[in-house]
Amino acid sequence: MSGEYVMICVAWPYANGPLHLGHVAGCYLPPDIQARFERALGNRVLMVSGSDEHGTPITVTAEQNGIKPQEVVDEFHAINSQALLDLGCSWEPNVDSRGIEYGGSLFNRTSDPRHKSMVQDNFLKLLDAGLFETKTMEQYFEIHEGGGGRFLPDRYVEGTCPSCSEDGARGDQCDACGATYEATELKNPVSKMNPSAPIEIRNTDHLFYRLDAFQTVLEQHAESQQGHWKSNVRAMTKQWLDMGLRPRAVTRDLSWGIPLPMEGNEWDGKCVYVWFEAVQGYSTCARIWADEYAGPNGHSNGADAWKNWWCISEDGTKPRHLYFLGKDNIPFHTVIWPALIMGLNHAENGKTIDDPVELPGPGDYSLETNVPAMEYLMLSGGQFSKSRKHAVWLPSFLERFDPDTLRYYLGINMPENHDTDFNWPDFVEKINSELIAAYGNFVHRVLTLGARLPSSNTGPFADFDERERTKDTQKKLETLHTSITESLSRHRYKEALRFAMNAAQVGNQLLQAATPWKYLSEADDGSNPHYGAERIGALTDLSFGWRIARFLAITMQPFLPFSSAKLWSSLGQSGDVSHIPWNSAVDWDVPMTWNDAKPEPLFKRLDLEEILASEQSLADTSDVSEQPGHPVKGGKKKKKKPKEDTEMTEAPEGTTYLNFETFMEVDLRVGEILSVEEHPNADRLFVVSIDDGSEDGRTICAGLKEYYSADEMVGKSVVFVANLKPRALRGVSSEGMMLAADDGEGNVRLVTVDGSISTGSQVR
RNA sequence: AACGAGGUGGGGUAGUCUGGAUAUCCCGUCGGGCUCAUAACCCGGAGAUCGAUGGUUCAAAUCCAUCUCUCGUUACCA
Repeated sequence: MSGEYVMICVAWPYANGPLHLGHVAGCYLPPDIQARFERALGNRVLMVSGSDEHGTPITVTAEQNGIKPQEVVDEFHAINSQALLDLGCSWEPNVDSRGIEYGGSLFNRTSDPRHKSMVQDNFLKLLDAGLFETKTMEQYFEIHEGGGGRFLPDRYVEGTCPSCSEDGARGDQCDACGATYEATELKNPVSKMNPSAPIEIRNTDHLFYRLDAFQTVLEQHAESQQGHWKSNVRAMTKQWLDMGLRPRAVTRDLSWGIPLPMEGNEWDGKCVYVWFEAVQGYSTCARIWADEYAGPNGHSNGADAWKNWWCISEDGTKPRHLYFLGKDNIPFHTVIWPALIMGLNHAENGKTIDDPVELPGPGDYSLETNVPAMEYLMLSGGQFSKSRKHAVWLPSFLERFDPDTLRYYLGINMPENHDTDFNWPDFVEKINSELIAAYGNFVHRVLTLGARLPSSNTGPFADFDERERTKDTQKKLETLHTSITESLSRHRYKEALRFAMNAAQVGNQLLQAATPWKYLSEADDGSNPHYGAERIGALTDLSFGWRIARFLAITMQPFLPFSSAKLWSSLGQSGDVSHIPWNSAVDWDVPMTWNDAKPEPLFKRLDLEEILASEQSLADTSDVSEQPGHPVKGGKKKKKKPKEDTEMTEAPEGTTYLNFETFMEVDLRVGEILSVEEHPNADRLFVVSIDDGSEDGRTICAGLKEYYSADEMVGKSVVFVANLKPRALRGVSSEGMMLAADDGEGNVRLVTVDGSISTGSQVR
């Protein structure tokens, strides 16, 4: 298997914000572990990814901040690529340190002009092969002064619902009554971003990729992958294929993206749809890498070097393609991207839409070998969320912590089969009682014990290098080595790391049984006639500890590159541990070396209290504790008291006084709760009937289910807002709002009236 | 509510697709040992009717049905 071409494709992070730990666990750490492992095996690895820099959300961020989209993506591309390097992800050097023939890596970006022109070329190839069809759609158009304007995506349009006549309905769905409709049915539509601009429906032509033409061949492909795809990948792909594939739009009315390479006014202002463009980054990035690095560095195939990693060879050998991504991205990589790859093969083989599509053959671009997609990493039981500021950001994490601690924690807790949880108590415990107590401590024992032995030129251990005595331990390590290798080959990272940790345990057991320390502190007092032999035995075991430590340095390297390098040098080994062949870990004939420098612990213990006190800014766990009814396994460790929101603390300074008249516009009245019903169509709502002094009474929908039972509420005299504009909530009209106190920590109590007073009385 | 994913000792987790004998491993806990090592290490124990019920089978954590709870997305939270 040595020398195999392995293409590692990493999902392209969206350059609209910094990466957080969820991203790292889901798609950035696993491919790096894999790449490091494959290199150690001697394979030729090309790893590609980069910033996904186009699309409307980036335009919106730019507009909000009054800057250009390019400035937004420049900023986050810089931040994210640096953060990944700081995490030890091997995006540099770009040329494999074993030599250019072994590949390299490139973290590129979709705003690269070379990417743009390659995407446009591919676009034209598919177009010429008849793999696109044109459809005319009706879409809203925002007219600007001076004649220009722009098309608006549905979610940037709002207006009056055609079904219930409520205002504030969204482009294709009404929040009030739940109706869905064509955006063009919306009444009084306005642009959300620019409400004053006139808006009209215009026809717009778009191109659609004929995904349907690939249905059969994709089913074949999926069938052939059943054996090694993970269950989440199988399920997700099956769902798509079972629904039946339909043509999918590849163009958009979009200002920030790759323009269509087509003549004619009707195509002005249109861009390639992001999904179509960004996935092609996997191949364009390989070609750009070859242009920029393989050619100039003398690769035997020059600028065509990328074909080694992308094309099936004449004898039918396929390069191994591994795609690393989160679960939300699965269909793009098992359905859409393969369909595009096969479409390009089809077009380049001179075929058209009229010819049947076939699976790739010699000379064609290869399809994915495996898609080890991850589930999600949660944060203290809740999902990472940029908008709710519920996240631990990678850059700020790395400012405070050793990257290897994160790599260990996420490695041992990787969301391989289901969602897992990040929380500080668990993080601290795993680092202190596993990484440090087992691995760090074992290594430190060996090194400090060694440092106390008399050292010759060859170090303290070489004289006690007697292989026969440690045969059993060697066997155990060899078994572990096989297990680690197998697990990594099957993308079972948690398991692999666990096996590696077992090696440290074996080491600790060996030391415990050998008790070499006895022969350091106690001199031979003559009472034990076997003292000499026992001493040699114990020190022989101890010296084998050096070999175990070396085994650990090599096998931990894919997971924990920084500490492995440190350990490597502490052992007196020369060179870079990441260049050491994988199997050298169980080569018991390597001459023992030594480093005379005082041994230093590999990791520093973490203190939970200290972290919790200072990490509020990194993870505001209070967000979650405020959401009763959302407990999650493993997510309910004790949390710090919720901190005041920054915005809240600043509020007093920014207080503006309210005019009395303005206050009096709010008509507050007393009402008595007559009955409380379950809302027929909403989980969290009560439908409350109130005697407001009028004959008919009124109905109010209230989200109090979490705080009150229906019985508790009936009969209470409450204060409500009487002149709030009525609004339908999930189909039931709500005529006002009851006042309730909310302490922000999950307690909500209704405002009631002291003593009795007639319903309908005004409150002021 | 719709769709998707799950429920395995105190916490986490493997095994489930492809049924098989005492249900894996890590942490915690209890008892003992060690004292070189970062409150670290080693040995041993306790602790699970594998969410519930029913079914298929010689045999069910595993397959089927129903139920239940949870998580996610969307809805909603006046």
